[in-house]
Amino acid sequence: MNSRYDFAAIEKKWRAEWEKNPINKEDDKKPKYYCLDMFPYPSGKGLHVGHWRGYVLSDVISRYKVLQGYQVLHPMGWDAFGLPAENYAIKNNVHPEISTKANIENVKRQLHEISAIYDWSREINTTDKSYYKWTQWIFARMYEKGLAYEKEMPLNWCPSCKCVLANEEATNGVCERCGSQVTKKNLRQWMLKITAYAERLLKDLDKLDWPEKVKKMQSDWIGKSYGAEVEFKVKDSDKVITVYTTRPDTLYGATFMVLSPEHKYAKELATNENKKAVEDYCYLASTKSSVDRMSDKEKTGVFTGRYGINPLNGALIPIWISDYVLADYGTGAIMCVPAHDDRDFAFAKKFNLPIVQVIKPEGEEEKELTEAYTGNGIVINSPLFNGMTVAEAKEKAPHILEEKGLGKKTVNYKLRDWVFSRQRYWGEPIPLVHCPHCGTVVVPDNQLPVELPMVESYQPTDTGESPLAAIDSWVNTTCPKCGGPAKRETNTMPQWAGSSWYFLRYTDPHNDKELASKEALKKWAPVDMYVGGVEHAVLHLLYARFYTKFLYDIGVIDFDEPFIRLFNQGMINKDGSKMSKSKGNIVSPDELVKKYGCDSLRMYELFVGPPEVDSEWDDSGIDGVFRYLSRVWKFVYANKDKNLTPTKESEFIKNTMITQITQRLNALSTNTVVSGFMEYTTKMIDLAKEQGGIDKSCIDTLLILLAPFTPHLAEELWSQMGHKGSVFSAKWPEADKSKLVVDEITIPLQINGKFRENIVVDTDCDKETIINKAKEALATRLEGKTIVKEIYVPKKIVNIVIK
RNA sequence: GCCGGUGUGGCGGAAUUGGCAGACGCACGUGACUCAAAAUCACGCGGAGACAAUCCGUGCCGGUUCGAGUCCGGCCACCGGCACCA
Repeated sequence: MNSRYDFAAIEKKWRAEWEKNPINKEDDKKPKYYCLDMFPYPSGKGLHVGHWRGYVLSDVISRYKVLQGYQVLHPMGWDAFGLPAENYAIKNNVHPEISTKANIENVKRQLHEISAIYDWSREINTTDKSYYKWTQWIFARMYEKGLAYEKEMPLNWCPSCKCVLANEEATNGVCERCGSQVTKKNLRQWMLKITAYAERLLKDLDKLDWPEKVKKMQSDWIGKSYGAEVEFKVKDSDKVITVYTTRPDTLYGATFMVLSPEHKYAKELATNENKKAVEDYCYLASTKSSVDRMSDKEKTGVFTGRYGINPLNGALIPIWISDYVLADYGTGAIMCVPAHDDRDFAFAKKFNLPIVQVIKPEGEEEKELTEAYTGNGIVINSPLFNGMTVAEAKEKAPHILEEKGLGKKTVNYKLRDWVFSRQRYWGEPIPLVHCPHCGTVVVPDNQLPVELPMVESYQPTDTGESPLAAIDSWVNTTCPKCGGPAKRETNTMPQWAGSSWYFLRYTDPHNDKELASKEALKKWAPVDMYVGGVEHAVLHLLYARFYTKFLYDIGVIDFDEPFIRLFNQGMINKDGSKMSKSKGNIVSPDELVKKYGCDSLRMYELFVGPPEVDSEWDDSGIDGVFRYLSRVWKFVYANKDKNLTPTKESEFIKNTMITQITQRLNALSTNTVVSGFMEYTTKMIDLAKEQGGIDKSCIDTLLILLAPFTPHLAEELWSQMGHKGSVFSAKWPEADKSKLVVDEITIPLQINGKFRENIVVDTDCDKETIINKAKEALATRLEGKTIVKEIYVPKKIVNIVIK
């Protein structure tokens, strides 16, 4: 090694050394820290500099924690089931198991370039039999507890993936995976009762140190609302229609009712002369795709010929059918108050239905409405609620209804149960058997895993049947209960199944008796810091929370939230847009590592912008970081043997550097950490020039602080400084506050709030002296003016107000 | 439509509780070294101005304050989430 910064040689040397002597050893005397990346899907496309960002950040955090004296769990693995592998397999006639294996090798090689302190002995792969055995085991427990059930209903169907989708995968009516428009298909599918956990999933968000944005997305998705169920009798019928409303305060304003086309009474209720029209309408609605149904803002509907009775005033109100009412929310039927709801207003206008105003804005006269009034105000035209504010009436109405036996207070959630089965090959088989005698039978634990058969053809079908259904030798089995002939469940699990609990498996990845031992879980879990993209806000993160709560309830784990802290790193864009192969704007880390070294790229990834914000990639920006590291190298090389005694100046620089870097790193403001390094290093270089050298402790401190960011450089220079062990066996420095005290401070002077000049004063100087000094300094500017006010903010600023 | 976020030089971005706007870096310019170039080092780098004093300047308009990028009110633009959930 010489005075040139030969990153290639340094990085090769230390990578080999760390391989032999890992810097992060388990040591139960130390407190634990579990720092986790969202594990990747092993795509054939490999990694770009955007992927590096999160991995570098989590590695910096992990190494920082090592230096702070923690034993750190920082694992890596593969979320390897899923459609891309399967589609690739179909297209290229390569079995997904083979292409997945090849992709993993490639991505793993790329990950090694980051030099993260992953513990590869804990590597997991969701497609390993020894792993998905436990994915199936969890499903079996859910089935036993009644949380997994089969149901036939209209489901989101992706015609391109030939597969059903969960609600979370079909937002905006578009397939989350491929972007195709989702249609509805009536199918019998396996569901998980995530709605049973709606309240806890909502409430426990409070416990989490997560970005507010993600918590908000989850709570909106769960969508809790408070309201009432109200019963409406039907004239000339014994039927009672229950509606759900969040506005019981407007009950007197209900002038019609609407049932969804799928409502159980929709067709029955129609009078003879309306029957045909109602049936036609319901049929038409059933053929519409969810996209059409959502995007059709123009209201449609049909009258049943029947009337409901308003329970409070006995008014007869017509009952209509319309597809703007959703069958699977609330009761599938609503009371309509056109005066105070936009949708009801539009419907009333279109079909010429009466509008009765029951709320008026406070202090205004009642006047004809040209649009629905949805704001606050005073209740009118409502004998039981007149004069109340909206809030009061909302609160009291449900109680009044309850007393009269007309309804009850209730809550509703937007969250729906999770459609859990998929009609594809490359996923975990659902461990159930259908027996003609015993019905559905769960596969006993000692027969798990139910292995995915190795077959050559697994084309998806249009029928809603899994390709596994065509494999007779696999489908036909014996019933675990009665031993008679039976058939296997042929659907597989969604990709989210394996990722909903993988963070538990890392604690004890080779256990074949349990998904992880109690001791291992106790030692490491839950995850202290979870780093990944925001795109999983209502998918993976919601599912993982649900699984965790379930496993907590059945006593497998003793915590009920998986990720204490979540950090969403921003995307890295190139030329203003997300990197993608089709746009041809992918920046590969491989050449950058070759040209500048791993350390430079690591540091630049963190310097490019605030880590939580999307940033634009600029290739030439990395030059600045590389120059900086070369400067560090030269500086340390030039001064390592001088060994001066510490001076007041050097102590001040060193201790402010420790304070600043630590503070910024704790705030995960990595871009300002890097700028801080540059600033303080320059100060040291200048001081060294001035003093003819610098003391060893300054350099040592700089190297320890740099170590999480540029581990190879720090490690090499650390050994050049004459230290025996690794820089990571050093301790993260603490600032000596007594060295931060200065004798003199610079005070900016303002006149009328405008900066004029600086003065330097003794730190303990009092107000009067400072004001006088300020006036002296500003004498020519103050000449002939009247001083109105003198402001001195201690150690901050002086402002003289003049006229 | 509803909800959230963000607007600061040519660019990425700094700026504790309101207290010197533009740290740090990129790009650019000038100089030193060199036969020359690269690398490196030094200096400059928001706009206007006789490139002096000074004035203007953090999306726009207004307010509070001795003092506003920061707080308040009203807009505008862009990005993200949800979208007939009664």
